[in-house]
Amino acid sequence: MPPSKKVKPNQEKPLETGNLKNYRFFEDVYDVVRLIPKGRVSSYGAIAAYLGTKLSARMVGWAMNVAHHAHPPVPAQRVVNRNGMLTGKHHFATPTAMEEALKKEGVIVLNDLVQSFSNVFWDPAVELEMRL
DNA sequence: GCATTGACGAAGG
DNA sequence: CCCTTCGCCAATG
Repeated sequence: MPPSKKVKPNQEKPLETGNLKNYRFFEDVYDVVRLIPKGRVSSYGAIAAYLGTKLSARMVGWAMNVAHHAHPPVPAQRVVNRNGMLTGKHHFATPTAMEEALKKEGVIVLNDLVQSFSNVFWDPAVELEMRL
């Protein structure tokens, strides 16, 4: 995507529950991601499920892709796929930026894989106890 | 407006 | 187990 192209989340759009034509979806994703504590990670699918669109994990990935210009900042490095793999690392400034950021937060990454994934995994549906 | 493309994930072979 | 297919849906050409 061109750097100048700017996505505008939360435009005045009709809210339709059940699909993602709801532009607020991006904001919701960002809000959840911002709640992920340092040293923990979550997954695209878990976040999608928490927001009620569990079949649309790919949209969470897309939200991360355009999260760069979001304010306040979104710790996108804390979102990995369901196996704990850093599948989004290529979308960061440098190939190692994501891994470095995670390591700085205390998450151990080896070969693009989060170690002790089940221990550091942060499931919004559990941690937030569904208080949407 | 149709076709393709994904930072995904589940299911089927 | 590994590989492919499919559903999902916004963005892009």
